[in-house]
Amino acid sequence: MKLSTKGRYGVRAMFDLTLHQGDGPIPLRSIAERQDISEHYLEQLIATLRNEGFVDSVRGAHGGYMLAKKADEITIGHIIRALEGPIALSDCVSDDADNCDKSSDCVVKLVWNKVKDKIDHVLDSITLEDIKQEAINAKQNGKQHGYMYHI
Amino acid sequence: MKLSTKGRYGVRAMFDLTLHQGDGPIPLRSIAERQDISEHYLEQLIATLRNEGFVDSVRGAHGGYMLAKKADEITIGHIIRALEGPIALSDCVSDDADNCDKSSDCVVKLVWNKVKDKIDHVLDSITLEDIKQEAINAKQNGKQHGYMYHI
DNA sequence: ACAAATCCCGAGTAATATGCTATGATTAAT
DNA sequence: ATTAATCATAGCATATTACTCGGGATTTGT
Repeated sequence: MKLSTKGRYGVRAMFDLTLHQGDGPIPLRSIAERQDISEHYLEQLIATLRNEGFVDSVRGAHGGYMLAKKADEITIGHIIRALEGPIALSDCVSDDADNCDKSSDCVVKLVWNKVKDKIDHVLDSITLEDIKQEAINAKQNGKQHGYMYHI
Repeated sequence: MKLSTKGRYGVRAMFDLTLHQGDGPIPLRSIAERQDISEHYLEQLIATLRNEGFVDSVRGAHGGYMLAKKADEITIGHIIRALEGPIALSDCVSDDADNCDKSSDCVVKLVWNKVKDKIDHVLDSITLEDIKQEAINAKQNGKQHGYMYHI
């Protein structure tokens, strides 16, 4: 059970934007360079995040992206679900209609649902602001060596 | 973030074995038929579970598989990790040596680690016995129609 | 002894998903 | 007009998934 690069790059890019909040639109290229991610690929990911309303974009020269909400209103659950789809460990738990013909009263569907809810809760308990604070703390403790932007 | 069939089939097969505890060795074929899983494929999965010490096998005619521990000692976390590998959302959290050259003090590695620990905790809080009890409850409430074996 | 049932093992393979790359259009600042 | 940027879509190499196939080893019943 691993996250694909979509979710991981997405969180990194969003965290990067968090650290540059208030600096106006941040060009994708600069994010891609700092995070060492293919620019074109990141473009596709951030397009999804834009469609989901987590980032705003400004076109044209001096354009770029910025958080569409406050950093404490965006969780890594939001980002991951947007990019990787719902946390449906089993198909029978996914949002769209049941595709398992036996699911009507399947007992263990309840189990997957419970797990899904709990994982969602874990992921939604961590906001971009939390991560930023953690970065600041690490910095104060002299624990970081310039790599704090990376995940 | 979805479980592959390995984890899902594995949990189903182990739950099937749980419901047949005490009936002696259960032939793989019967599990595969009840759960509608390819027999050869399931064979590979259960081999892993055997190597990890979660099931015992009896060879020869009238042979089969059975739980190697009590149902309340086996969690879905055990099963899923055995079949899918560690819950390492990001590579930099996996058990083997760091493969990220920047990871020494990477702040957000802490975040992935926290998430990993919490998901492990969720998965390890559900035992096969728990699922069995849930099935029994559902049955008493008249809520199941013979599909309780399926996940 | 023999046949049937069953687990054990390793290789091969089709389908799907991942992680990009490539190309071009559109928009805006200078 | 030129340049910097986002927007959109298609293509593609690689890896992973989810199996299939073919056999071999072991035990039980007759």
